[in-house]
Amino acid sequence: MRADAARNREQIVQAARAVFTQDGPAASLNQVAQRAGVGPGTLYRHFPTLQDLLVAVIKDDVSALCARGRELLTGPSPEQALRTWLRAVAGHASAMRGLVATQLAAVTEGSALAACHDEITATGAALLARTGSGLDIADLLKLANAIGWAGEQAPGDQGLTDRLLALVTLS
Amino acid sequence: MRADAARNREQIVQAARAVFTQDGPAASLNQVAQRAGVGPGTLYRHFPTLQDLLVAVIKDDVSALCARGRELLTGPSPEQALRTWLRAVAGHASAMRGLVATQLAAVTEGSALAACHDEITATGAALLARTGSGLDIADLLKLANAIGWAGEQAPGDQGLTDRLLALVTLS
DNA sequence: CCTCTATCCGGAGAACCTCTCCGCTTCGCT
DNA sequence: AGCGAAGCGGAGAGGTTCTCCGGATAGAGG
Repeated sequence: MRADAARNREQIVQAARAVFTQDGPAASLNQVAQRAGVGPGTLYRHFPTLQDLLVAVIKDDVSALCARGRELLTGPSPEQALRTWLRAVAGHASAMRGLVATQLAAVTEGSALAACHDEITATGAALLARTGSGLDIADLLKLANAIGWAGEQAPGDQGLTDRLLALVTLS
Repeated sequence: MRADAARNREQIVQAARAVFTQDGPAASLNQVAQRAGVGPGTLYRHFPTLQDLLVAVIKDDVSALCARGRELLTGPSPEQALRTWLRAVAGHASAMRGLVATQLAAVTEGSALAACHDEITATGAALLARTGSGLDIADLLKLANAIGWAGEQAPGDQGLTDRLLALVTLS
């Protein structure tokens, strides 16, 4: 990749992070391009879809989330570890005012977001296996995602995500 | 209200029901107006916001939901009644491809949707009181709403809503 | 039955949005 | 330094939401 292209790409990702954080699902890609100081054409060449751009923004966060999951694998209480990690997943899903949750809900096979999703699923499966319960990791993740989404809809209610997660059985 | 205005209003509501059912959150109010055979101005005068229009469409459904809740009050098992009703709530929230859930999540004090929400909350509170649990009805409803939303994001997965609801503790 | 006015209609248009196309610029290899 | 390929970004098509206001009309009152 040419040096100027790499520079632009990085600037777009940074602008996207700022705009997504501010506007969430209502964010405008036009605005991202403007803030990055590039034309719309440049943005869409680098990131054909909103999901591609989102993945570039959250990639590091996803890695950190999975690393945290691997750490928790070594702890003493499998169920507590799973619960802690699901809390982290919900927190991640509610990032950027729920944008992640809404996009994650519409993930399509083979997309860049699907790769992130698969990585998370694998981590969760390992944590779940240790508990010996018969639950489905895909369902648990969908529920955590939905709870993160709900938590972000009421920004004033700080503890909502935790309270809703407390209603979930893990056994 | 003049007769022609009432006629137009009714046609807009019917058109909205059709468009919402087909397109969900991606529905265009323009399309609603076109389908109803009126201009955009007419639509916005009758229903200043999307929520106003949505309320007109779902009002009967909300009443039915609350009536069902009152029926369930007379049953033998309080907890089972609450669970059954929450299932109905989730089903209602997922109507129109999740449009209801997304709007319900953004309900603001004093709006028309808030009235619907209050009616549902009152019904739920009665059902919850019988169980003697210390849970919060507002939280339970938010969770049911989120689960309905999640269920609608994966239209191919028929039983998802039920499976996620099964993960919720009511005691 | 006719007239008149308050009410209502609905198209034009402003200001956004997403996404594409393509002529021009610029990088960096030779 | 020259040149080919890569990349840029504005113009623009077609969509959206929402407003404004000149003209049509329902239906009450004479």
